[in-house]
Amino acid sequence: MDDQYHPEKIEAQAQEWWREHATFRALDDPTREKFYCLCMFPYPSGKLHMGHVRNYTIGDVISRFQRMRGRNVLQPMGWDAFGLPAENAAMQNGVPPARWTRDNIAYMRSQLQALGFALDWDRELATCDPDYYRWNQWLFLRMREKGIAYKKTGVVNWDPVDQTVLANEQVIDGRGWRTGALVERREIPMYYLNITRYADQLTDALDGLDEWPERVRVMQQNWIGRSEGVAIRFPYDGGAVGVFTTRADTLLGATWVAVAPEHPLAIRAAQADPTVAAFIEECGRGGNTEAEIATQEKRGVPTNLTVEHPLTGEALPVWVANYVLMAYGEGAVMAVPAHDQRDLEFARKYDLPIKIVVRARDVAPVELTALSEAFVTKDGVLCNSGKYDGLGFTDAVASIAADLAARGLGELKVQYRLRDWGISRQRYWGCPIPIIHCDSCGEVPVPDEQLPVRLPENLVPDGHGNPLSRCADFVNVDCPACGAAARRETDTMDTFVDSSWYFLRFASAGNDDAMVDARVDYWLPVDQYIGGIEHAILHLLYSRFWVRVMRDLGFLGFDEPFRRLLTQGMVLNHVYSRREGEGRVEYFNPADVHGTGNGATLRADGRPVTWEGMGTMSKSKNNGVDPNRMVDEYGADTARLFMLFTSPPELSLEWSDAGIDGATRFLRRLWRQVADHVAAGPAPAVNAQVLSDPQRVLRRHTHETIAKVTDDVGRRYTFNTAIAAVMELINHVSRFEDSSEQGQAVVREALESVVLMLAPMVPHICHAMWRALGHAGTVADAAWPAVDDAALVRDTLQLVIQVNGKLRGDVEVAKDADKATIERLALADPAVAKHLEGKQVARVIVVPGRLVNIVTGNR
RNA sequence: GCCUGGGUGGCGAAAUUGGUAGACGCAACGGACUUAAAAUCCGUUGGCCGCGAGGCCGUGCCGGUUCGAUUCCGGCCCCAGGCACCA
Repeated sequence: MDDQYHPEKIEAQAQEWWREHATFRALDDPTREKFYCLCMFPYPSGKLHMGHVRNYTIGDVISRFQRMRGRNVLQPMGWDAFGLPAENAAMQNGVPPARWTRDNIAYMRSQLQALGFALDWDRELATCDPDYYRWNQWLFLRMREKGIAYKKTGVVNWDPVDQTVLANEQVIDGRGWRTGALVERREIPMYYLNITRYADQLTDALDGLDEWPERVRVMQQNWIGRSEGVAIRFPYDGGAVGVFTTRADTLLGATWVAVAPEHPLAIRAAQADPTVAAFIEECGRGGNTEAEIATQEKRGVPTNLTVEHPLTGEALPVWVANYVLMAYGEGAVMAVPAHDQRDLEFARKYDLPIKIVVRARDVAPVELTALSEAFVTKDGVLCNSGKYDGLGFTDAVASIAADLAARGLGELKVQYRLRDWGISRQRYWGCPIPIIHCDSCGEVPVPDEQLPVRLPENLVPDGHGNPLSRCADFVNVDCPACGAAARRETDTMDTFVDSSWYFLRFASAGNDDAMVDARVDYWLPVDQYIGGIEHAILHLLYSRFWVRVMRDLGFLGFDEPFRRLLTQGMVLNHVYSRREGEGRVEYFNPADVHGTGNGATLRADGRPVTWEGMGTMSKSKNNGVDPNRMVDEYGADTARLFMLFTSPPELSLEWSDAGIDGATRFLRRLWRQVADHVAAGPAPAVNAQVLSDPQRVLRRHTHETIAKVTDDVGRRYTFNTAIAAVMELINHVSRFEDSSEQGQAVVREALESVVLMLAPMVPHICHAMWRALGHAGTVADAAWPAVDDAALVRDTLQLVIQVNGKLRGDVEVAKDADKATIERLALADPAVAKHLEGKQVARVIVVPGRLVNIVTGNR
């Protein structure tokens, strides 16, 4: 064993050993207990960044730990390879997205391999491979047969200059990112997946996901947004406006009805009234996201239309309002200004009537003039509501709903915030939707035997529309039904489709005859899924939905894809940009910027850049930090150790490499200790019966550390505290001087335990040290160390003494001392006695094993 | 705007079930070794007061519950993630 630590040498050797022995190839062996550990696969954006290193290091620690615990571990890797950045890169460099993507995959694969992750590369997949996406197409057709996939219109961002559909990310302040043109909302036909059919299941099953973070379950629950209320229809000549409300008790306080700009009544009103038409057109410009709609100024215009109040028959005016979403419910709301803050503000702004119909119990109704805030509580009683006066919320809703039902104008209803999943994208670099449009047969599915519909890989997008629609070889096709000339669908699928089931395919790798096979029954569900918190809702919800659909189609025998979930915190870095005219933004990597924060300048031209604060490392914000420099300078083990040690996995992390020296210093120190110990010759086995006190103390530290690290790595996933505990143990070992046989024996036990405990985190150095300590094979195959409970025994405990909650002393007591003894010892402590002078002891609180608190006072 | 997290020394953090705030590191400072540097080793290190013993203050801000609050409750501020076409 070298007495110096040379990471580049031992890392190459360890990786070579694992490759030669195919150590991490997962065998489908149903006789063994399996563990499927999966990290969210990366988008091949070019280079790894620190967020990837963090994610895959965490997954690797868990995989290697479970392996040492005896599980048959599968840890695969793949590429989320379709998507927008490849098209942007193509426009910039004139390279087809396919080539750019595959080059990136090759480079990033080599980066992952250099980090020594225990991956089964035999099962690698990329979603842009026809062997993969053919099954997207195949399942889409099965969903279409069941009505789960269907067609309706949806709204997109339209850039009128480039004549193209923009992603939300490409709309900056309501303008196209390349053209600066004001973006328009456009309605076009799209395919949808009927996820709302599963809304109740998806929300109910969250309770069973008890190994998911609470916050993710809450977020999903709020996203699905189940609410119980009443569907109410406000009739007008020739129809009725449907609204949904959770506050049917306030129905008698409704003073107008507001509809979304896209609502049929709004369009009807616009035909007669140019003011309404102008307002609708204005609402149709600019950004389309919920955030933009929710933060814009609430505005509206009156129409000359009225609807009838369903109970009183009173005529209520219809307004068109920019805050009503066509996508939620039926695109209309009843306005009750006295009991809804937003409606109240709208009423004040446009001088609309306000009617109080709920008052606090035992209090007279508030005067209108005194109504500064809407009275929104459900804990009141009705007033000004005729026969309903005096009823509480629950009775009022039941009674009003019954009366509405009797008139055919409403009924109790469960409403979800969740909307169906639109999967059509008017983009080239994605999975083609397998549909053919025929003038005589209409919409015809591509026959299964013609799958996959291959995406041509040689096109280069130019920002004007979808290049697929200009590709005659792709578009022109014979109708499978009648044989006449027909056109292929040129929309591709949302990339979330690709990522909704890739975890199944790893378990069916290489099967060209079926999407999934029996191996899925063995490996799935995923035992541990690890990925960024940014996927808490969409990706995880879509995957849960997809698995349920495949289950109902008879292809899977389980409900939930991911048993245990770890949501890693984001790795953040500064974001610097320049606005280049309206809408256009360029981002600069912090490495190319001089200074930090406000006042930073671009190195290249010395001109100022705008600091946008901290943001997630990403391609789109150009603020990633490439791990290569760190790996080249310090080695993979140091990079991994630093990443794990610097913070617990769920916390977000503002990137800084301060502290990397501590990680590498620790590994050097550990290496030297092992080398010194090995050089001193063989040590005998520990004989617990003959140990001296210091030997017994070191051995107790060793086993306390094993217990702590096993819990931290196996249950808590707090790798930072596990590493700290190992560092403490190493500090004890280095202070321990005892060259006797048993002295060397307890040191050897400590060092071997440390090597085993660190093996999942810094696998290369541990592989080398394990072999130097005289073991054959690789430490990756060794068993995780066991705690010897006998070594943990202590005879005495240290208790802290407080007086009135302030620390005043401590006392050592026998581990089984009773309360009276502890109390007597505590009161006898001189430092404590000083603080009790002239005071009376009112209470003494003894917390076993922890502290004594003496409370003084009168009596 | 809405949903979800987070805020503790100069910095990353720890305190696992309401029980010693700052473990373990980084940085800094002092010392040893060295011709020197690097590397390594030893020590100090939340703030204020004190020669010292020791005392007081301190976990974003304001308030509350408790013998005891970083931890629980109410209100607020800031940062981050998500808001359905970035992935």
